[in-house]
Amino acid sequence: MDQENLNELMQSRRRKMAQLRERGIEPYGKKVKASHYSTEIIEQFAELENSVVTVTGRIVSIRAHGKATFAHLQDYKGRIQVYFRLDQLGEEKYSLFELCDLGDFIGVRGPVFRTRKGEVTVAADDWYFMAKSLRPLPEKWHGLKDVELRYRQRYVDLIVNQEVKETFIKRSRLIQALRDALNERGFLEVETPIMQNIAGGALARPFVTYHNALGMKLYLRIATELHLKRLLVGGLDKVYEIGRVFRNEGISSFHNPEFTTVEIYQSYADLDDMMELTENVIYEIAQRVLGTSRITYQGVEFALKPPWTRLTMIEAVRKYAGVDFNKLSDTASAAQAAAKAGLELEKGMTRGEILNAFFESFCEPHLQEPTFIHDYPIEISPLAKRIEGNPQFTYRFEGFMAGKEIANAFTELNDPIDQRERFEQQLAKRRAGDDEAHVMDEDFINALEYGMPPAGGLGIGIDRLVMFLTDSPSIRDVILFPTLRPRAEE
RNA sequence: GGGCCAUUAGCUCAGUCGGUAGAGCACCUGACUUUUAAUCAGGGUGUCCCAGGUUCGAAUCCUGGAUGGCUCACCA
Repeated sequence: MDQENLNELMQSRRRKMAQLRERGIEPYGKKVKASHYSTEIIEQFAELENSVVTVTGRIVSIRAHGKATFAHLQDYKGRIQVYFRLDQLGEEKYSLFELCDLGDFIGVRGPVFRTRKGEVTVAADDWYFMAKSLRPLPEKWHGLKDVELRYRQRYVDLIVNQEVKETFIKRSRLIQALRDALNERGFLEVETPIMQNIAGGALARPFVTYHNALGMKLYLRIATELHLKRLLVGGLDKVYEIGRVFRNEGISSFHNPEFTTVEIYQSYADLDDMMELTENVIYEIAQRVLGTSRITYQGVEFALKPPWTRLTMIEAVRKYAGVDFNKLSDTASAAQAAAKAGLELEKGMTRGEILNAFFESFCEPHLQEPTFIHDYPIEISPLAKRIEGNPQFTYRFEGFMAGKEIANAFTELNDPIDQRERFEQQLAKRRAGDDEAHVMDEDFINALEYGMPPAGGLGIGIDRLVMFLTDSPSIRDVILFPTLRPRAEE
């Protein structure tokens, strides 16, 4: 950008930067180490009064009164007032502060006192310039509201909107608590490939990329599932991965093309173990990070305390849609019930798929309290084990809260013959035009043929969980840099 | 992808009937040694999202486009 094109506010800051240099101050100078965070000084005022401290931070307000000036510094933890006096600092150092703008980083050293109005303040004996800000910050009362700017320039959002910073700190702590909870239970954190030859483990379209040296297409993973189960074959009995997955789908307030999941696999475990793990871990991390397990999400209150409600999909559909699939034994009668309920069906849907359509349309919005829906139709669960004596259904559950899915778990299918057939069925769907159906993963079958112990597997959508635990209405409020179209440049 | 809405100063926003753009904060100049939305006096800093069109004249009306939000579809 040309100097001529800078607006007046930016020109003024550059002028001041030049004046700092003229007076021997490097505008991007050395670090200053703080002795305390802002909040520590305020909280420990009784002990710290009159003792000398050093605070560092960004200048977020200035009130100049001629020969005395007040300002607030914002650091990682909060804000604290600092006080400059001409008679204390001397002409040179006092007048130098006139070259500071809102947004600059400085350090202030001096004794702690309380002003007439009662605010804990650091009186500068000396102060240091650390970094110049060349762009004006958003306005102090209203902050930055433009959501597009907030997402595109999250750094500004974080500077001026304290609650945004707190949400992302909470997100980090929730993930840390999750990691702790799993490690304490003896799970091993692992990392599996993000770039894969075959993107499997979920029903979704992948992103495609290209490896130049190998001259081949690679897919960004849509799930971590199939690699983690290979590790169960290898004898790593309890593994999990917290990681980014990528799905080439639409964007909404509950969907971002890249999002974070935790997938957890446990040998010698089943669906019931996974339910207990889900409700216990989520309850635990909420307690640890939020100090409560009572959640209010967008005005709806619910409790995370286990045990959560358990309903089979058929029970849920009977309860909320008033349709009893136990009495609809074939596809024709199921389709008839759908027509009667005004449910639009795609061509060729089977009884299980129609059941799921009923569930999604009539039940999901009712599942505000944490609820496990279990016993899913086999057609939509190609990686889950069949229920003994009821082979059209699988040992699978999904966990819901606030009407949204946050967890998906199975007793894992470990029969390689059955798994191959399931993949074949998926391939048939793919040939029929379903580009979200699974592809065949021969190596995964190969692994199962070596033998995989009975196991339970669980996936949790971290972003959604964080949304619920931080009362965030949009997934973009819990992803630092959500996917956006690039701004058109002229 | 469809529908609806939004886009005006660095930020938050007004802008009437189509007559050529305003406020607060921020910023600049001056005063002020415990202020805190500091105060007081003065100063408007602009590609009205972009490109066409209608018109004597467009921030305003029309068409197309861009970006974002909500929503439906799809997904987690």
